[in-house]
Amino acid sequence: METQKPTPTAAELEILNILWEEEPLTVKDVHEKLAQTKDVGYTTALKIMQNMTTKGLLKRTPNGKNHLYATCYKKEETRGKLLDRFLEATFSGSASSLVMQLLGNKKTSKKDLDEIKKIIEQMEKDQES
Amino acid sequence: METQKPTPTAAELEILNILWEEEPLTVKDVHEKLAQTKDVGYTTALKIMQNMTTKGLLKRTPNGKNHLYATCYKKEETRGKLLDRFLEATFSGSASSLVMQLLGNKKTSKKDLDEIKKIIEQMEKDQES
DNA sequence: ATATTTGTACGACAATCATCGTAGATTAAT
DNA sequence: ATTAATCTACGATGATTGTCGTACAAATAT
Repeated sequence: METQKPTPTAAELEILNILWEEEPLTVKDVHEKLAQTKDVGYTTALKIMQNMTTKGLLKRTPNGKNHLYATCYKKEETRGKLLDRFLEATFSGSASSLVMQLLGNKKTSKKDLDEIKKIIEQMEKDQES
Repeated sequence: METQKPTPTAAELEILNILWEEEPLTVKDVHEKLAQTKDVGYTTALKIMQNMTTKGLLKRTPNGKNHLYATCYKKEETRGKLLDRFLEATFSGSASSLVMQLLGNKKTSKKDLDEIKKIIEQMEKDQES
């Protein structure tokens, strides 16, 4: 029996994004940051973080009278997994379709374009070896 | 009151992907295609398509004893919306982060790279005007 | 010592989804 | 005209999620 790696929901991802910037944090810390952009109760944040701990998305260490929470997986790993899933579901796995949609649909800034171009050139160089 | 545009779930998207290739189709047609890659019952497919019709994702026209189903929104429009949502949730809206992850994480084929590069060059040309 | 604050645990709730069983209607076959 | 096959409608189910309310435990303040 494989222990299926958990994939976060949207609400869970918001919390992960906070923790990836700075960890470990208490529930209170996370809730305060969450509340800056979202109207959400303390116990809601707590519950989600507890669920995440049960799922294996977060780990928790006692810290005096409260707990400190930290992520179990690195940002890149999680994002990569989510991206793969999304790419498959939405673009039938075609990376170029995704990029075309990304660049065509929204007005992507020139800066973004340049950055992306640099990435691709670097990729090509790396691939030559 | 705005009529919030519906966004498909994962299962709904599978059905949309089938219909975008060829429409309109009957439930039977869709189910047969679905069953090629997934073990799913006829009534499940039917129910999902009924839900989608209620939601405004599909439209239906009587056709003899059965119905023909077709999509309400174009592929690009729906994919664009999903991509925007995903980009915001997972990469905090940073397109270049997404592309970097996309190209770095998976071994994207040289063909994909070239295609993407062409797209970008075209974008830059268009932006000059 | 009692009261207040602070944090956690637990359970309840409604909403959404994917799934299917069953029943009814319509068409086709015998 | 029965019988069988084919579709659709409807309802039920279980899982998952996001949301809180409430209760409990520990620490702090009066």
